[in-house]
Amino acid sequence: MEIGSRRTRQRQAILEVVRRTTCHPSAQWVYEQVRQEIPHVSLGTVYRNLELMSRNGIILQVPAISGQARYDGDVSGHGHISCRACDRIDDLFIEAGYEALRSAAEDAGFRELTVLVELSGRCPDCAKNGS
Amino acid sequence: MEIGSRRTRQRQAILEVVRRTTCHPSAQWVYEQVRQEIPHVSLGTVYRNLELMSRNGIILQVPAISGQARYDGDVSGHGHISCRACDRIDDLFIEAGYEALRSAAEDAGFRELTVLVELSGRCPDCAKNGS
DNA sequence: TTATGTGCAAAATATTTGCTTTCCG
DNA sequence: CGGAAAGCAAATATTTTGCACATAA
Repeated sequence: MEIGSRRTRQRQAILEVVRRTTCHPSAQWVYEQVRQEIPHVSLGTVYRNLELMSRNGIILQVPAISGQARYDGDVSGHGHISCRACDRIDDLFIEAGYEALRSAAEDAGFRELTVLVELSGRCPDCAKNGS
Repeated sequence: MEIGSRRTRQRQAILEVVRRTTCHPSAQWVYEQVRQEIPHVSLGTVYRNLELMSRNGIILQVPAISGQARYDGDVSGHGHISCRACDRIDDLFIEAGYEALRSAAEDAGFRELTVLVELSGRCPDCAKNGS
């Protein structure tokens, strides 16, 4: 799939950073990673490319509670679970739940469905110590 | 459940605004609504109270892709289904789906979970005529 | 009375945008 | 060469915070 009309070093590096991690990075985090390889890269370039890639379906912009946009290099349908205490975001694979939702909506006459599932709570670590 | 140690007019108005709507309002939107009743209310007060209420479980802070924090006055698990063609938004009550998701996450060690489900597709009307 | 909460404004964050320069095709 | 993309900085959100004053309990 095409990102834009040109292949630049910056664009390539940004995509690789997003794909290489399993966390759901913010633009700032991606910027810091890319800067290790291309020190003079600008934050604006990172923002512009993340926005472009998510509009083109190369990556996902995922819902988050942190007040920052978060991205995901895995574009296969899945959900997320986030921790209110430490901001960690994990992928969630519960096909049974997705299917129950999807088929109920199809029974109601809806078509071409995309399912977005966002759980939030306290992750195992934060549930233990009452931080 | 208690919000804070005092019941003020502002706090009450903010909570009512969030509970009265079915959309997931941003702080700015809540501020504009509250200002119709209390013109001199400050944005800082709205932010402080929304933050307090969501930490206390009175309302939910829901994950969003907009880069703004979004809230929800309905703390029972629920979802929405929206139509990409006509922008209609319906409530979605599929307890079986929510429970499958919730119990899977609890098995993984997460606690105090809230479940947010957003489906989008083409509603029955728009699926019929290819608008 | 007094500690909590509010208003106001400034500071801190996060994101977007305008404009010039760079460089891919 | 020509236009798309990068760099840089200024402009815009968005959210948080400090402090003086107000007020519920």
